[in-house]
Amino acid sequence: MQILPESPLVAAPIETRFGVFIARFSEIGLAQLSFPHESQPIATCSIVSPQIRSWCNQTEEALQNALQNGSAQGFPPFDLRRGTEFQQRVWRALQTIKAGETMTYSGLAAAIYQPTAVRAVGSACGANPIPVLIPCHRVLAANRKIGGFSGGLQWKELLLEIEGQDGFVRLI
DNA sequence: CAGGATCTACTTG
DNA sequence: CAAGTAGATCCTG
Repeated sequence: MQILPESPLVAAPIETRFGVFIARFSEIGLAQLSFPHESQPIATCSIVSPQIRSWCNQTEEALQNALQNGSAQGFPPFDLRRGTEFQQRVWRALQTIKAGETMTYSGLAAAIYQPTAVRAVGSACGANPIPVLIPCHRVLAANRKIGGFSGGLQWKELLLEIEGQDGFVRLI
């Protein structure tokens, strides 16, 4: 079930103490956030609407805070149209997990009233287009193991550590 | 149709 | 305990 207008996105680099993240905006909000990558792509367009500039500032502010103490606030609107209905439900549920708290894949499945779709929930987490701000890193496996992370487990560990959750057991 | 960021129950060192 | 196995489950491309 895709509902995609497929509009072009405006990319903006965001410098943090952990590297340069890249945020991409559509006409209705932040659509994607990627972790620092080796390659330093991006043809930066300096002429963007004040609307996007504003969202960009909010994103930067929120990201900086998230990476500093885990307390992020003042988010720009999110454009999650890329996701299927199922994925959007999961991503919405993710946003209810507060910083410093933690959840399990099965708990999340139960939260969206599909207690048996545990595995599918894991996949949906992996498809989260806005990591960090949509806290998929706060989801651990039921056995107190860390589970996986598409951006690389190091990031998940780092984020959890920043939020004071370091009691989990590493999986591998 | 195969393949995941899972889970539970069970069996073995 | 830790580690490995089997089967159940269900969204995706």
